[in-house]
Order: sequence, then C-alpha cells, then structure tokens
Amino acid sequence: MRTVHTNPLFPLQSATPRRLTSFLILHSQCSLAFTFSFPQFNAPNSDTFKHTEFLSLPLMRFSLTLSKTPFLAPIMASGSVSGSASLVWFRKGLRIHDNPALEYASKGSKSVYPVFVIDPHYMEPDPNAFSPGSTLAGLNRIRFLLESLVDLDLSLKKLGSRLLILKGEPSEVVIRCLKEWDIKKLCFEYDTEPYYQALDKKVKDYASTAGVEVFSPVSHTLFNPVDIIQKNGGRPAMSYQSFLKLAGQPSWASSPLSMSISSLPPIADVGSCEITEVPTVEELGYRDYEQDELMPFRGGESEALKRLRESISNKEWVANFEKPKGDPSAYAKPATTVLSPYLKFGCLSSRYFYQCLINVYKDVKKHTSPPVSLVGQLLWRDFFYTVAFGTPNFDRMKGNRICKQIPWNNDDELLAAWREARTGYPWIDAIMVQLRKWGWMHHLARHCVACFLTRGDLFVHWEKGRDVFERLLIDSDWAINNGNWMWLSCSSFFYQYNRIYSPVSFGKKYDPNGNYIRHFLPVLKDMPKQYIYEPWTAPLSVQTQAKCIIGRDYPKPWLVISLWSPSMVSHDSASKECKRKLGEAYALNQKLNGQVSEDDLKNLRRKLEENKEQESGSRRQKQKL
DNA sequence: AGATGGTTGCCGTA
DNA sequence: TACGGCAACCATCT
Repeated sequence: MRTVHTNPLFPLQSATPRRLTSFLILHSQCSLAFTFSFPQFNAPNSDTFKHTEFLSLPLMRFSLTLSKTPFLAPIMASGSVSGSASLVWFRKGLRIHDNPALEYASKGSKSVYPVFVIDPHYMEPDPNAFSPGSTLAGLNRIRFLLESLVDLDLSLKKLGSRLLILKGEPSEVVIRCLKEWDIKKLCFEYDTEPYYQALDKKVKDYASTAGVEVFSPVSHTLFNPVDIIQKNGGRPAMSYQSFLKLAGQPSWASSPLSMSISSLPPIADVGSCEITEVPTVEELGYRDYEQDELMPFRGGESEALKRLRESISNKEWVANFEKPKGDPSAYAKPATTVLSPYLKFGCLSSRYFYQCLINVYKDVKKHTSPPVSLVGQLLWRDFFYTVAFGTPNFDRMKGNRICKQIPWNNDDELLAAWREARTGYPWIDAIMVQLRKWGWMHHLARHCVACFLTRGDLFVHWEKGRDVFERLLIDSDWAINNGNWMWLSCSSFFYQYNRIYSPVSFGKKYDPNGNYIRHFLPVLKDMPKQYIYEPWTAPLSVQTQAKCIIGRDYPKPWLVISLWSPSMVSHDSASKECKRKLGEAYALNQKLNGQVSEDDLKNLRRKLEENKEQESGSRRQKQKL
C-alpha cells in the first residue's frame, strides 16, 4: 500500500486509505458523516460514505470531503502537522485531576494519544481460577477497573479526546504504538511495583534507543519512596514513627494541585493499531457467572470525587477519625471512607485527598493524628510503598531480609476451607463471604481472617492468604497487601504473637446480635444471638428451630482445625499451638541472626512435630488416668 | 547495653 | 469504660 502525504490541515503525518478509514471511524462517535475518495488508486468514490454537510478540502495527493463537526475545530486550529505527538500511557492514575503525566503531554504537543493496554492475563477469563475472573484478578476488580476506564474515557471525550484501548502484552503494544504513531514524548506515572519496574524498563530502553522522550512523574503516592530511602541511608525505615520523621511534610502540600485540564490536543492517525472501546465484562468473555449480590462500589474518578466530597463534608467525623475505633461489622454504612479502591487505581489522587484533609483540620479546633487519623492512613500507604520498594523479594518469605523465616504449613485443604468460608467460625466465614461478594471488608475484619489463617489458628503460609486477597480485593495493592500479611502473620513490622484475635469474641463486642453474620451467612440468620458466634454450642432443638443443623447445613469448626492437628479441637488449643511454634521459630531466627536456611526450617518442622507427638501422647495418658 | 514505645488482643476486675 | 496481667516480641534511640 502506498503512503500518501496529506494536507497540512489534516493531522496525519502519512495517510493510507486504511489509516484514514480507521481515523474517521475512530471519530465517528462525534456523529461525523463524511465522504472521501482516493483518486490516485484509480477508484474514485469507491470508499464513499454517507454524508450530510460538506466541507471540501483540497488535498495534495488525494481528495477528501468532510462534514463540519466539532472535532474538526482543534484539528484545523492545530496548524502544521510537523509538531510532535505524545502518548499518555494509563495504568494506574486513572484520573484527570492531579495527573502530571497527562498535563505534561497536553502542553506543547500537536497530538496526544491517551492509551490503556488490556493485558489478557489480567482481564480475560481463566476457567481454572477458584473464583470468576482472570488468572490475576477476580471479576469484581475487573469490573471496577472497566468502570474506571469508562469514566476516564468520558472525561477525555469532554476534553476533545478519548481513551484508546489496545490489547496485548503491554510493553509490546506500547512500543508498537510509539513506532506506528511516530511518538516523540511518552508520558506515564512512575510505578514502584516490581511488575511495572520490569515492564517500564523494556519500554524505556526502547524509547532511549529510538530517541523518544520519557516523562514518568511520581504522582501515585505522597512522597517519592526513593527520597525517603535515601534520607535513611539507603534502607527504608522499618517503623511507622521513624517513617514519619523521615517523611516530614510533603513538598507540594501548600501549593495548589492542577485539578483540571481545559482541553487536550486531538488524537491523530491511529494507523494499523487495533483500537476498541472499553469492553464490557460480557465482551471479555464473562457470561455465565452468578451475580446474587452486586458489589456496592462503582469504579471511576467521578465516583471517587463524589465519595471524597461525601466523606469530608462531615468535618467532625474527619477530625475525630480513629481507625482502631471503627466497627468492622458495619456493612450497610462502612466505618471508613472506602476510598482505598479509588486510591489503588489512582481514580483519586492521594495528594488531593491529603490536601482536602489538611483543609478540614484547619477548620476544626482539634483533630486526631497519625497513625490513627485519616491523614495517618495515607501515610501508612506511603510507609508500605516505601518499605516495599526498598526491600528485595518483599512479596516472599524466602530471600526477604525483613521477613521472619517461619515453618508455615502449605495445607491446601485448610486454605480452601478458609477461602471458601467453611471454617465453622461464623465471624471468620462471614468476612470471607464479604470478601468474595464485595471485594472489600473493614480493615479489622481483614486482620481477623489473616490472623486466623496464619499465626492464630491454621498456621498456613501468609503467602497463600496474600494470594487470595490479591485476587479478590477490589483495592488489593501490591505493597500494602504484602506488608499487611507480613504484619498480621508476625513475619515483619509487628511481632507480638501472643495477641491473637479471637474468632468468637472480637466480632461479638462490636455486633452482639450477629447482624453482620446473618447478612453474609444467611444459613445462620435464624440462629439465636447467644449461639450465633458459636453455633456448635446450640442444643439440637435450637439448631432445628433455626433450620440450621451444625455439621450438615453449616460446618463444625473442629473438623477444620483438627485437619492440621488431630489433637486440636478448638481455637484455644490451636492458638496455643501456634504460639508455641512461633516462639520456637523466633528463637531460631534470633539464634541464626535471620540467616535461616531451608534445611534449618525443615529441622525445626521435624522438632515441632516430635514435640507435638510427645504432648498428645502424654495427654492421652492423662486422659486414660 | 538498657530503656522506650509500638495503628487496633483477651480476659478478669472494678 | 479503663486498668493490669498475660509473656515478652521488635526497631529505634540514648
């Protein structure tokens, strides 16, 4: 196919019938009607489209007629096509406000291509996964992401642009776009996650050989993790308090953030790249999934800002916010802002949120402080981002210098019971149902189930629980999720392994009637309140009355607990055993100064087994006596 | 080396 | 509602 140079009024550096067609189709949602023909191919009027009103433009090598449409105005005004094209690569940062990458691209570019690449591994159905969704993400988060993309696309359209959706391995797709569209500036938000570090390296390497300018600002967090690590002599702070000291006030805190963009340069020719609209979940291949309760949080920047306004409009609430005092059983009206999923995808700028909170604090007499305040929550986020960025193998136990080496078990049956909400502890199971249905639970509820799976009861490896959260949470965030799993399993940051959440009394003190359990575990909805946290203690007559026979309609807890140790029959005995194991593991870590090898762990496992046999042996003897 | 404090445990007591 | 005991961890600061 021959390349044809276009009229300077038309923002195509080179045009072929195919490219022109894709450009016109691309803009057809502007209710554009047009005709054009390619006389040089000796096929006049062969590609004639329906037209309404004509504006004839004499072209150098072919003739083209276009209708007068709004989208033409910026194209006509943009003048010469010799100016540069920029590509904005959206990954997180799915917003217009406080978006330095978008802002930079919009200035001094003749055209801007806003791109989102759909990675099939992240989006397309995986029939082997344990829940509806892809290999990497549950359907709730995929839906949340798609909603965020639709919202971003709408906002971009209001600015005279749109979101270009492409499919494939992201670095390959972006590099192809850079070539195809002759991009001079590539702009995307800097990302500290290892996945993006590796991905971005590929793209940056290509850009530097091709002479493409790369602009990659830090705008996902309050601070640049690199700065904080440097301030601390190259190692991230391991405690929140020392992090606070290092971080201080963010440099941008008192200057206004760029909250809007008046207009964007147009998208030019998209060439042979296949562009689509934001797909629906059905278009991605999700068809026969059950949807008994719709997850109540909708994705997108507009929703994020609405939610933010609602949260900060109650100044007293903001000023008095104390995270540990929130009620984890409140589901109809959650005790927190539920802005975490919006922060995760960057629908909401953490810096804007921070400024809003500081402004509320200025208007009230007194307010709470980190770590428990709302600002404190944003700082926790930065704390985990910083330590995660500065710690190799942060998402693993092995080779992770901040992680205690502990002989966790890898029992898939125990894991499955926990994951599928059949531990027999209603408080734990209800939380796991909320995770699956909503993709969101209160922070303290997450603590309860994470503690139960790891150091509290089942002694399953924290990485297994991490994987389940990573998949199912709509706000799952690599740094924060891994950090919190290490925290809860007493592998790092927090070490007081005697403090174990009770799967019975913790929930009861917030919700004595068990409304939360009744809502997420309807099988127990008629269980009297005095039994609802421990239904196996209910007399059979009560179970019959409640139409819930324990062991038939809802599991007995000791069946699960005894899976990993036949002598374990209750939370009491399981948690005692966990404490004993952790005590031994801690002693080994201390003795070997953290340099615990796989053999050392194997030996410790053997030793713990021997002890257990001796103990249960002596217990049997005592019972006989 | 010793002191201090640590986002959010549980239970019993007053 | 607020405490002390439980048993005793760690990172950080002095």
